Amino acid sequence: MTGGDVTASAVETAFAGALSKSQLAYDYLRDRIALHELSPGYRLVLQSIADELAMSVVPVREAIRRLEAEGLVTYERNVGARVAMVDEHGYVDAMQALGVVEGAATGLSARAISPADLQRATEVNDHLRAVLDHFDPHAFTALNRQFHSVLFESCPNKLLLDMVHRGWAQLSGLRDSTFAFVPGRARDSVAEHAHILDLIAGGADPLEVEIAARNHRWATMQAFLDARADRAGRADRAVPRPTPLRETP
Amino acid sequence: MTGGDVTASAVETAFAGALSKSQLAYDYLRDRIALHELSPGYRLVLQSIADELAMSVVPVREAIRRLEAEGLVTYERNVGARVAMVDEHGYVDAMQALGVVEGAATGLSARAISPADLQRATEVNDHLRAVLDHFDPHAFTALNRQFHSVLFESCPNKLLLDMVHRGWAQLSGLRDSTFAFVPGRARDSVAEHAHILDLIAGGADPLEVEIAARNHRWATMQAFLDARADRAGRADRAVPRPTPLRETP
DNA sequence: TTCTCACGGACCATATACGATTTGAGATAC
DNA sequence: GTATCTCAAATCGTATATGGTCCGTGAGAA
Repeated sequence: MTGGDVTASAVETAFAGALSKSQLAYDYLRDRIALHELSPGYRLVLQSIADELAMSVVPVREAIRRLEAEGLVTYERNVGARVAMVDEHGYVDAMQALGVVEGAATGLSARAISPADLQRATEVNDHLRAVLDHFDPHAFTALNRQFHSVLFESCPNKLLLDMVHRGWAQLSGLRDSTFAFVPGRARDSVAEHAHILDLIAGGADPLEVEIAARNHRWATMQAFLDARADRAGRADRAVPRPTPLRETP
Repeated sequence: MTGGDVTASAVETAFAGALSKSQLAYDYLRDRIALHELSPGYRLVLQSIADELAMSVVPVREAIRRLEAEGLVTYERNVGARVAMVDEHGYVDAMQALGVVEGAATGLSARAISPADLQRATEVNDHLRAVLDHFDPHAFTALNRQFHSVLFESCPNKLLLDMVHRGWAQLSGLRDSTFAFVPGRARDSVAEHAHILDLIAGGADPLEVEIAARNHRWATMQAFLDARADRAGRADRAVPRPTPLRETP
């Protein structure tokens, strides 16, 4: 173009235009869902969101379509979108699937994790152990995520990594995960973390690391199921197990 | 409603209205991509597609957004969409990820597969063995998919199953998979199929079934890599392995 | 009192229109 | 002959407008 004093406006355009409005809406909704500002079941009205973001409904529609494809919102024709409800069955399935992909990603990371990262993961786990006594599910969950991130982010397979991220995003929709529900699980969790770290630090077979990471997550899932079964059992209701869960009998 | 001769039109309306136009566009594009009528890299022009389907561009845009979120098309702002190109690195990653999720789905299916299904899988594999001599990569790939479908479709975890489907859809974008590229792989493949069937029929540990299924896919991936390395090696080019692939050293 | 049905509001689905951006070809200067 | 600049066509991004569907509400009849 014509050079000169247009720089400022050019920069502004570049910044404003860097993200399309539909991308903006997508980020906005995704963040608000992740931060629990929009709780599961919340009705997403296109026009309201468009007003909030000072845009038309068209970009909002596209954003919601993408969120739908990722399983973060459910959509009903001629009715609208709502934040995906993770019912208990869905939660179990999501945890199971996450165990698979996260385990694989961790296994593939194992040989690529730098000593510095390993050190950081150890510190985070120490921190987790430290907060066990004055227990706060919310903080614990956040630290827990941080810990696992270090372990799988080195996975060279971007596709697999993306699946892991989606899994976490889906589950973050739930109340502070299992730890709020089954506080006793936290202590075991920390111990299993230490075991996984030992395996990685000792240069164990990646498959062994993978299975350890997977079983760690599946154990959390199992703790949730057991806790639920207990409550149901006390209420004298027979609740059939939704899916066969453990591969190792 | 009012009975009589409106039935036909009523049915037509019900059928036409059952799928929204954006869903129609989505199915249309997805099918054409899967059938290779739209080859990778093909430029998807919104208006042309809208014209073809006798609709406006808005539903087409939404359909493409969904396909983008699934990784079947790539999108560039202000430029447009094109059918996702699976480059060799992407192919390897996709196969690796598919090995993980398909293996898991197969493992979780193992105990749920009916004898009838197992019988059918055996027949399909016999068919595969039969066509080994007058080899047709395209037919072989189709039968291969049929075989594996029987094994993982019984997976009770819908999420995992969905990941498997997406993986297959992504890879189907490629030319007739590895078998056209490495014909020698087909014979080994059939033998491995038989092994997996034996494991399932024998009531083996699901984890064992899972690892067998995973290694089966990863072996196909490895065959592709080896073939490529051979060609590159003959051309005297040093091609570094893209990712560490085998978990078992 | 309860069930049925018509009515109206809220919202979604799609079409059309206009502005913004990219891209590629042709012209011009070196 | 090559590189750069200019301009126009193609295409996308978004806004606005209109028609259709769903759902809650209230009146009327059994």
